[in-house]
Amino acid sequence: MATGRAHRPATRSRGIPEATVARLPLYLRALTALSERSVPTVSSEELAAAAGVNSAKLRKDFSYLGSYGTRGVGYDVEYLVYQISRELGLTQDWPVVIVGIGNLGAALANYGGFASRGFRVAALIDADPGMAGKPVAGIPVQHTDELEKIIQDDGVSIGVIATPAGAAQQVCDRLVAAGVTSILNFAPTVLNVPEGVDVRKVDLSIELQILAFHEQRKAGEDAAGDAGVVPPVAARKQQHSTGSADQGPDGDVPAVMPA
Amino acid sequence: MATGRAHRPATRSRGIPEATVARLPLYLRALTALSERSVPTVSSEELAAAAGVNSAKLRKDFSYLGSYGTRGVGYDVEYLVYQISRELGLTQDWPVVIVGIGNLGAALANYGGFASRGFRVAALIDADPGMAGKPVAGIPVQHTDELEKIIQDDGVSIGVIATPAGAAQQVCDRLVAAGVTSILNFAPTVLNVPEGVDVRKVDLSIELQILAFHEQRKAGEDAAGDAGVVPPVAARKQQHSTGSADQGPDGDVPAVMPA
DNA sequence: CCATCTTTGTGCACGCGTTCACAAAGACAT
DNA sequence: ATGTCTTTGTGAACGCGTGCACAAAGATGG
Repeated sequence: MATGRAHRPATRSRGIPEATVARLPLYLRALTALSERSVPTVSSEELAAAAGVNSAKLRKDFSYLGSYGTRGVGYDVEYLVYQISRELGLTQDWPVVIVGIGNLGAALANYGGFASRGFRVAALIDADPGMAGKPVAGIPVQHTDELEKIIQDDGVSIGVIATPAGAAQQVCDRLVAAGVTSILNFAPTVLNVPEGVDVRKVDLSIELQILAFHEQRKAGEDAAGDAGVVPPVAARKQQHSTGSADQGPDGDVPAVMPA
Repeated sequence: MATGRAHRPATRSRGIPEATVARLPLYLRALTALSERSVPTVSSEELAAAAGVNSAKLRKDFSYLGSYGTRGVGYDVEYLVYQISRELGLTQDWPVVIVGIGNLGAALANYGGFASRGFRVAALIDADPGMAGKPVAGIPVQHTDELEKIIQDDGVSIGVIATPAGAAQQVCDRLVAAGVTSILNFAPTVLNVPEGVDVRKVDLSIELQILAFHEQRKAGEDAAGDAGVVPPVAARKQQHSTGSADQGPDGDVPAVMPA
């Protein structure tokens, strides 16, 4: 507390583990809820329970940020909300472009969680000329041709891809070339990006398959593979007709999207 | 091997690492693409590149499944597709219920990736009586009251929650009570479930915040927190008016959903 | 049948993340 | 002011996941 701002005290900025970063939003959410209920302080135990993690883990996570928190009392909610927000970069505004305004893209555009944090939808982009001008979530959809201009004019550094898998890589390349350095990918494809560009993937199909694996296991090992054991070289040929795309196994549809 | 079950060779079922399970769907997708192009075999190197992982990691992953693959040649695509599908439990049908048919729920219902794997949308459920009967993706929406009956009649064990955060826990409890043991949660809430129930979370807000963190770092440490440094105990009070829900920090909206 | 060459399968070491357990720090009561 | 009691912050041990590097396996050619 000494003089205001020993300036970025210990905050060994460099050293925040990735796993910790991934949990900070969780803590922030729990803290915001407490803040709205005007709770002044919380112990690591309470906050950990609210965030669904172990209290030791939470304390260690916070220790990477610095020594906020008072022994015997806990953490000051408001202060911690601020510190985490700052650490996550939420004290500034992040313009975001969403490419691919299908069912999912529209759902994302309507997402209320954008504004509540520092995110702002700078533009909605779709390749379909018929969509151009049509407002979604109060924002007019723009054609893909405008992509580069929008990104440069608004200084967009975060892009969301909600296109079919077949178009994802191409869109990705254009986003990166235009200056985007962080991408949230909803298309079921492995994106190839140059070093320095971060990509995070959200894939419904993968999540379901992981659940199915555990579900099968829970169903018991005894009833091992009895139902529908198809021959190794089964006949599985469908789609691939329209050929709108050239890549993508399960249908070139975005991770979550209509056919 | 003594008693029955000489089947299931070495497949030390128990021992498949979680990290490996999470990658199997990735391999499966790449393999399916190869299969559609009628490629007979692939080397670990090629497949790894297609899946975006390290070849050593891929080989180790496959080693947990057993010794499929021929030295000097590679892996038989069709055979591997089958083996992974079986391991993931995709050779059987998994009826799935989607609860909360808002923008996101509709996008999920329309998702083509469901059927392509062993997943089948058994029912769409929403709490709004006005939605009842209205078809989404060709399936009529049913009211929440039917939830238990549907789950039990169809033997549903996987549920998808796409409701606002305020309703998520309640829906979750009902799903679990009715027999669901795997949940894919799109609502921005920590779900509390009894042991034995798997929960996977998909949260747009968290992903964006993680990207923002890295983005901020890339922007350079020099310009450390200069823009909009708000006072620790800032004034942040809004919403909470309608009180439609009682929980949920950023707006009680599902992970991805309109307000 | 043997030699060579390719590619798998895996033992091993390393690093990250998690958890335990406890000393230090401070609030609070007397 | 002193003692007690609560809760943080962290050193250290452990376990999992990753990547290297290589021996074994088998295909292929002579």
